Amino acid sequence: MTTYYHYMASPIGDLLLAGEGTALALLGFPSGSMARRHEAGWKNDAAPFREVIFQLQQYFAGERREFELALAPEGTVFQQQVWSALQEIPYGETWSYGQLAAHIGRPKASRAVGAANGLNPIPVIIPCHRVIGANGKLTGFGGGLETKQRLLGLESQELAPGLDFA
Amino acid sequence: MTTYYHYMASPIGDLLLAGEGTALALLGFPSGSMARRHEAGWKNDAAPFREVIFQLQQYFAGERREFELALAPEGTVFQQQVWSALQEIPYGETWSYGQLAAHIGRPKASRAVGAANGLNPIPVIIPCHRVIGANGKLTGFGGGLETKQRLLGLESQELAPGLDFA
DNA sequence: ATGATTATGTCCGAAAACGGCCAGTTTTTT
DNA sequence: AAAAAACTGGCCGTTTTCGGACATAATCAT
Repeated sequence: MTTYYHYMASPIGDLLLAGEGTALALLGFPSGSMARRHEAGWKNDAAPFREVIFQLQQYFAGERREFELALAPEGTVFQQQVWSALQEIPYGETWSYGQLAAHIGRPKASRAVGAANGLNPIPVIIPCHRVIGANGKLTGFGGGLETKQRLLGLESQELAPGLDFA
Repeated sequence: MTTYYHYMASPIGDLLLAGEGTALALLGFPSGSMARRHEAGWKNDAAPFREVIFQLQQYFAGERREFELALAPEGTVFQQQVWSALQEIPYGETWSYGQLAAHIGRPKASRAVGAANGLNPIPVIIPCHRVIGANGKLTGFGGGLETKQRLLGLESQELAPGLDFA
């Protein structure tokens, strides 16, 4: 059960990809408060992530709105429910933590949803950035609030494949 | 990783044997206060325990003083130390919990040793019955004190392969 | 408007409880 | 008087419990 990893460049900084097969288990930001790095025993190999890299490129270029990838995030049942629900938020939309909680049948679990959200192992692809406070504030993101802002900005561009990213 | 089990008859009552390969992980008493039974998903098969059964027969017949078997008891580091030390107590001898504690380099951990002793997953073969109170009292045994007494009685017979067991 | 209250799931650390002990007193028993 | 039981405090690893912290939010009292 070897784990493979690969660091890819992206408009929001380097990204760490990792997983056991071709199913992606982790997408991390190597720097920042929630920094994730590859661990001892993992093997550096980009091959398993060929499709992941490609679809991310499309996404950042504004040419892809939905991912079609095999994902293998690890977490508790509740967390899986939350992460699964996250993927139902349409591109460009934002939900509140409470809405997401209601969506999984636990209208009062908004706080727990927030915690689970913060542990999302595959940000961007599992769009935890589309969840904001009920009052409209961003309130948090593993890769930094500015990154969250940029992702939402990207998705707000009606169609334009623009080269807006610096 | 299927677990195999087998119930064998013995002079001290039925015994439950269990393990994943040929390495024994559990020897339990099906009845009594600390009763152990096979669990759902385990497969009934005596084959893996051929040697275990044979050596136990010899032991109960008074014809074996030391076991030569592959054991795989599961526990914490401390518990492993205790169970490992137990196997250094010679046939027929008894140590106090304090002595055992001192033997693993923790002279004051006699009480913790007692707890670990009580969790020994492979009694008889890992001779926890050879540990008694500093005052000579038996103080406890998963299979019942009377069983502990009988085991010590068996081991006290100088040589005689006698048929003392009823 | 502002603040306290409560509900929610998971993780983490601290604290306490719990034994198959033991040695050193005190009480009870013969 | 001597031996056996009963109490006491300290010891130690494991397990259980409890409280707080979180990427919140709706409600009710000020």
